[in-house]
Amino acid sequence: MTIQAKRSATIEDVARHAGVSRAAVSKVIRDAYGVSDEMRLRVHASIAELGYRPRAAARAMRGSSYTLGFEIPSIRNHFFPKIITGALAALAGTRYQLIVAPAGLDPDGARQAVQVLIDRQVDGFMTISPTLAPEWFEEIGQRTPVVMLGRHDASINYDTIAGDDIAGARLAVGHLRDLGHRDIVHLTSTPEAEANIPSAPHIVRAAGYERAMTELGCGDRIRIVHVEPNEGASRDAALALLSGDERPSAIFAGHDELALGVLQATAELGLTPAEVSVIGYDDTDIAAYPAVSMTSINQFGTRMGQIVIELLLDRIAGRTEPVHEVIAPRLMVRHSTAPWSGGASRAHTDVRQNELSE
Amino acid sequence: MTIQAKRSATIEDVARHAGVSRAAVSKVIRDAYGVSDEMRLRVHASIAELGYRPRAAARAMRGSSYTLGFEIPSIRNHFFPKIITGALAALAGTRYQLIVAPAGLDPDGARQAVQVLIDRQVDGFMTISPTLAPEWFEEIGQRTPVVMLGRHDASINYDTIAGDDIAGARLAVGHLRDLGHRDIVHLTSTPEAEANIPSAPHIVRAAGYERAMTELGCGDRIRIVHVEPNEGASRDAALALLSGDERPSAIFAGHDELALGVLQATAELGLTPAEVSVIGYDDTDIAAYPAVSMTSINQFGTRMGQIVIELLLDRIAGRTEPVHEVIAPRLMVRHSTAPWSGGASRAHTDVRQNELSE
DNA sequence: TTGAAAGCGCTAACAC
DNA sequence: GTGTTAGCGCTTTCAA
Repeated sequence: MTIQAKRSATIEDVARHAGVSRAAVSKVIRDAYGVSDEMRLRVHASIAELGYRPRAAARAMRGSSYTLGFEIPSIRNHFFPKIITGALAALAGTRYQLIVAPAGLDPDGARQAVQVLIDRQVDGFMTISPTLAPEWFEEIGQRTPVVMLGRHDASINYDTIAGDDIAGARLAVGHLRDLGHRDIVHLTSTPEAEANIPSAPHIVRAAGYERAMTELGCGDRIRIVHVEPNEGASRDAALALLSGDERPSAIFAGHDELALGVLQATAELGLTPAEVSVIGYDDTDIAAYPAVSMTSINQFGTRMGQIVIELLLDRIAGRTEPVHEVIAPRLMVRHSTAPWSGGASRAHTDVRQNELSE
Repeated sequence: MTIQAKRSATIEDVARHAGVSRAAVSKVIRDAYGVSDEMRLRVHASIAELGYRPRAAARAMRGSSYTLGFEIPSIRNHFFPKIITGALAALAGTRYQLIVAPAGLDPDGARQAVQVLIDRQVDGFMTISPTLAPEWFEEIGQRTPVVMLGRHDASINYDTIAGDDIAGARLAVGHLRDLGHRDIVHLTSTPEAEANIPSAPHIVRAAGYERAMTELGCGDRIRIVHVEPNEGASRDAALALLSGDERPSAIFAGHDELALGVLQATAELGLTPAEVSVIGYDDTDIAAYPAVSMTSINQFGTRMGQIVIELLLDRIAGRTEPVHEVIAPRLMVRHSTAPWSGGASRAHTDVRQNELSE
């Protein structure tokens, strides 16, 4: 007999140790009906002593994996952690665990991440996938509880929860109008526009922008610019926009990352906030940070995360009628309060930033 | 026979459809040795036609789950997404998938998140857990490949990869000394200090700070302040520090989030960067953002993520000798370039920020 | 090169 | 209230 790392305990080991059957142990750990207090105690003692942990894989083969999944695109978007935080809070005290599947870098990353979760037999999952076809989720939803975040799908086999993007766009445009602006450009995300999903958040926001512009008497100034959803592309687009002939006096960006790109462009061009107003969407922590202090639309991601879990657990418990939650957004007005001015006089060596993709 | 959602295909279905045995299908999908081209083709055709996906749970029961896990504490720390990005890039093209287990909110969250991964039978995992005992990982490492990030453990059964925190602290202190500072306070994280793991990154950074201070002739000014690792606590501590009797002229924070709290305090107190210098650690995107433009230490998280995957796959392939990687950090000097000054004249309505924990 | 059969750890249905 | 047993969908010997 060779020395080997001891195999970790199975339900069989626990049963033997406690002098009961496997079924009994199974019942105890799921606190199912029909176990005497005495047996519960004995079994729990053995579990503790052996350090037994049920394997999720084995459980998944017979019933539930007690795992919920969350597919997120672009791990670097600061809005998603808010949702995860809310979800984790809602999950505390339940027997369910959360795993996150971040979409990989290739174009089909989101779909693959969803597949990862399905292949792992999660008991249900939430997804943020603005570009994937609703039909696919309708099919998946027949077998697995699904909650779609952000989109306003008229779904049947899955739930949705989204911010009211029409209202949000209206808040943004209204705020800029109040400030006296008329030439308000809307910056939005290219991939979403190309995916042709009318219920996707950025599409709805863009529609809301158009409607608000019209209602507020600027129907003739409607101008939507599409950019790849990253700060660099947004900066470039803003640079072109703001140094062009028809310079807008305000820019409403589809999300904060885009807005930050715009702010960067205004900084580079030496434009003051009085000359061009910028407003973002999502109210990420970077927007709220004092030195940035950017006006944005709060989508209440933490609350969203909590509701998502409730919806998912409901579905797991048997609900089949779809629920479509909509959360009212809120305008967060900010203004820069930096007490010191331009850094010309700062005592710093002038080392260039490196070029790595950090 | 009632109508029901069609069960998704199993290996059995594929085998029947292709007219071969289950074993044959299994070999094909793992491209194992000993299948004819003709059979491979037939099986692949059936797989495509039936839309077959192997269940990770069933595979996990017999062999590997083809899943790697990543445990991260505090999903809101902007440094971790960098690592994940690197890991995802390294994983592209392999048969492995990544799942992330975010530590829940309770005190024991990190341990639980690690357990989540083990219970799911990942083929290996990486972890960022500055406060958990090395002994625990030594035990786990005997059965599951583990890579620890950030810590400088002299481990035997798991690998480590960390930034050179001594060098990083030296860069930070050296930079501040070059700027002429002597009263340099170091802000560090309380839980890590309490956990009593000498190899934890913040502990090493603090040691590096002490050593650098001594070497640079400020041994008499060493001052370390412990704070809870969040922006609010850091702001409060900085407020106390900077309005106290012995106001330091520079603060070196253990990570960017703490540094941001300090910057907030300086802003509130109306202290200019010439009066108090602040330096962070991790070089998160918020530090690099123009309006913030905070000097920080780059740990090259993306590259770390790539190396971590390599180490993990190596271990899965059979390596047993431990590897301890150390990455040289880099000082990123920045200075604020905001072209406009204090916001007093800005045309904005004065709406208060709300109090929600968003 | 291919297939038959055992079994991974668990739960659920049923018998006692 | 408790135990027995039949699988879940795979991979892995081992024979053919």
